[in-house]
Amino acid sequence: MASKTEKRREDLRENLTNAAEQIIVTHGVRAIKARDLAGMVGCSVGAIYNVFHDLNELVMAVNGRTFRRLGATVADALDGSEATPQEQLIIMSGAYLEFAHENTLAWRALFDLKMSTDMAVPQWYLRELGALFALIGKPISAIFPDWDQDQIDLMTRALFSSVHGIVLLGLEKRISGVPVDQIEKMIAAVLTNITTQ
Amino acid sequence: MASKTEKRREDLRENLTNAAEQIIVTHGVRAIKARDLAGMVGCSVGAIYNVFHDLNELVMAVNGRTFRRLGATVADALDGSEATPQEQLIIMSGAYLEFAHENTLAWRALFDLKMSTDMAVPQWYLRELGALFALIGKPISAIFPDWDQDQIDLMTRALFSSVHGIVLLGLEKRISGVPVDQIEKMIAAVLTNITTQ
DNA sequence: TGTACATCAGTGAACGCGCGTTCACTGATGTAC
DNA sequence: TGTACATCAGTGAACGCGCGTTCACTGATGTAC
Repeated sequence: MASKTEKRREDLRENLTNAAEQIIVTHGVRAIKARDLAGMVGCSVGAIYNVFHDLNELVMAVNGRTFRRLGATVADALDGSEATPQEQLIIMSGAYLEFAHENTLAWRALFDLKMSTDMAVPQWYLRELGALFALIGKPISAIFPDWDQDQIDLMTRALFSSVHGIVLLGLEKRISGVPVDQIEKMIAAVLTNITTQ
Repeated sequence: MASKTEKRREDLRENLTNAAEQIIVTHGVRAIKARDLAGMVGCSVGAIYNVFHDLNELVMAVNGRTFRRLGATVADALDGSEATPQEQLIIMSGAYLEFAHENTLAWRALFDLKMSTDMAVPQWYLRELGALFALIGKPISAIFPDWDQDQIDLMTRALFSSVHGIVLLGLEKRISGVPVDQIEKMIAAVLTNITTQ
């Protein structure tokens, strides 16, 4: 029957997810509090548990959005461009860096320990990650046409991890604090050197 | 005057640091609890605060040890070997990977968010990191003799971050769960390609 | 060396706080007739 | 359409727990004479 009640539920879910996203974006995942959320959307604390099993599920809803935005950003960066495979990798990495830079806290939430320590990563998480890897894998197999799938997979992970590592430590102001354009240079240098046979 | 009292204090510091290290190694930083520590070393909870300002300071003491062990491991790996600069980088990375693999939780504690979010990273931390970078910088300047210091510094950070990223995601079982020898291959592939002009 | 006093390490119960989650209750929405 | 009843969303005070840190107290160690 959906209607009214059902709609209210969905609106609440939506509002809570928006509120949670806003908190994550501005203050990080750790700043998510039931009472704040309730205050923000104008519902009671208990109501949250009517539409989400617990706060972690709510955080995961936000992470899902973030992941989709990230995937879209990286995919869009390539769109329509006639770049060489090498250039494609650099473009995607640039998009990744930019996304991480513009959405640092939301991006960090994706890799937050609580999620990755407590329990199994949900299916859609891995699927989303797989989609990202597939995007990277294409130019790689163009660059190394005689490699088999295993080699390509390995290199895909390696490149993703490398870029991720550079972005991660680069954006960690307290430890290194490298300006973004320098991070970009590092990535380009690493990728160019790796992919130039 | 030092003597007796002073010695007791130092013993307690030592014992507490050992206990904390043991907890971190087996259960991770987040598992550090004042009551557990007191139980382990056979002192009262309050006594901890007599020799450490707070638990964070104690964790930092353990992190200091870990950092020194890590530095020594990486330095030792090179010791006496007549490897080419390229090989040296791969050897150091291998040592880094092995250390991270054998001491995953202690190694993770080094990069734990609480430390890096709450406040400034202490001086010795940066000094220790600088020493590690210096170790990496040497073979790099041998490989790229015509580069200036800035370029070398940049590449040093880039390589360290890359390797760190590969190790990080590789060891994150819940996300990727790559066998260690595969991680090693990734690192070697990346480094070889980067450093082969 | 012995005694009196002062210091400060050591104690652990209690404070205080944060916060996720529950639960008995209420009132609006939906259903049956 | 109107009435009676059932359901379940919504409420928010209270529960419960974990845990870092404190603090009034005690007793051992060190000092002065």
